[in-house]
Amino acid sequence: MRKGEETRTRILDVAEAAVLQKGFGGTSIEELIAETGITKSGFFYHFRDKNELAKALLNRYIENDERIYDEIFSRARDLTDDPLQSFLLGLKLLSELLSDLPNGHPGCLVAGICYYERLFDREIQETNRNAVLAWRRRFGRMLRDIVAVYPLREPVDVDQLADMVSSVLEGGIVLSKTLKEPNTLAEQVLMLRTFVKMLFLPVAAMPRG
Amino acid sequence: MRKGEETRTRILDVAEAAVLQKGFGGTSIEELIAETGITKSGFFYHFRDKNELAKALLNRYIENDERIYDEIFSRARDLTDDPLQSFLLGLKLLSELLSDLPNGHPGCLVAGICYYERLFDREIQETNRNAVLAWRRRFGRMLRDIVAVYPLREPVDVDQLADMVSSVLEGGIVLSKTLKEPNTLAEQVLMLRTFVKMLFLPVAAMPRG
DNA sequence: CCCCTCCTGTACCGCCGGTACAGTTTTCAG
DNA sequence: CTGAAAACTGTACCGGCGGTACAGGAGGGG
Repeated sequence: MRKGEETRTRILDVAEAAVLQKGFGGTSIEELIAETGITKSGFFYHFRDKNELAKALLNRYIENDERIYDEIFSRARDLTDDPLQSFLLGLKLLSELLSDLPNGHPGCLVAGICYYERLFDREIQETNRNAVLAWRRRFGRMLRDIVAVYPLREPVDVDQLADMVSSVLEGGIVLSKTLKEPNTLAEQVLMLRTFVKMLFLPVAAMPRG
Repeated sequence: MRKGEETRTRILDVAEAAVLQKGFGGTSIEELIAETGITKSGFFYHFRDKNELAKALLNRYIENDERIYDEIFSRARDLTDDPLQSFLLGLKLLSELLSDLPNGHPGCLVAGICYYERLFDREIQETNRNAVLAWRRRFGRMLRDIVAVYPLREPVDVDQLADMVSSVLEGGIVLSKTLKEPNTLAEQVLMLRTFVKMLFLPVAAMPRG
């Protein structure tokens, strides 16, 4: 019972790394069992088929993702009561966390799966959709707290702004991976931070050019 | 000679649609030849292997992509001499083009390939990298034209800002695809437009909240 | 008429996802 | 300590797929 969970976790660990490097279609079950040191029968004892592996992988990834955001933004809230400052601080902490990743961000499973949509069943696509909607709610909540205190200097939709956080993260990951420049992702997050700052704070006085 | 090119193009058309829906690993050569109405031998006459298909597909995609940006932003430049206004107009035109896509954006091959990196050889990864660098140069050039005329209201790196265009596009595609909300991508482009506008234009006077 | 391009047909290989199922070891609750 | 359930292993097999090899044919241009 306990051992089963451990093996399952090991399979998921190996699979996650492989999938983020090669995609689902490029990851064979045979290589997973070779690296895990398990037999094929053992694999199919834990997962009925590849689709169920994907399901488990995605759910675990999303949970972990949510946990990380919870930690970062709750740390930020601990450090200041102001909703804008804590959001900006959260983005700063996030960018630091991202730039500390030794080999750059390994890739986002949600994005990976959306580029394979037809390979998976509706349940997985629905899970994926809900993950993105959860991001929208999360950042939307924080932004609404800000809007309640600070005036918006341009008329923007709060949900769309919340989506922009996800956009920049997902897009930054793509750029970082493609360019093989780990820093790009962190820089993009800071750029987004500048946008949020400008949207809510008066601009520093500047000489007219 | 002529006929060969036509068949090749037909294969690439079918392949592109399939790859954007299912990813490379999820697209079989057999299904491509079935839909193209060609035999396996015929396929391998045109492409030595799947990797070469990917190469041709990516090159064609990038060329087309460049052409579209050329058209949009040259149209924008035709309509106004001001570099900022023409950039903002270009983003507007881009968002309109994106929201006019009947089934939403089909997906970006560059992003698709970056999520499969290990499956392809270095040449493809280099091509992909160069495509992203070309985006950086393209948008960077336009932004530098703006900076030459308008003061930047926040200290941001121009190349990082140029990358933000790519980030928001790539991220917006991921969100749009995952959420199955075609509009999200266009909205994200407009949100980016707002950011650029704020960076260069004085904010409209607002009552202090 | 002949050659070259552009294919078709056939046969084959090895890998992979998946199935089936019988048998064995490990674990833990009672 | 024991027995049943959990957690596997081993073996054999299937069909699809990527890829190879190679022979041959249609059709157009010089």
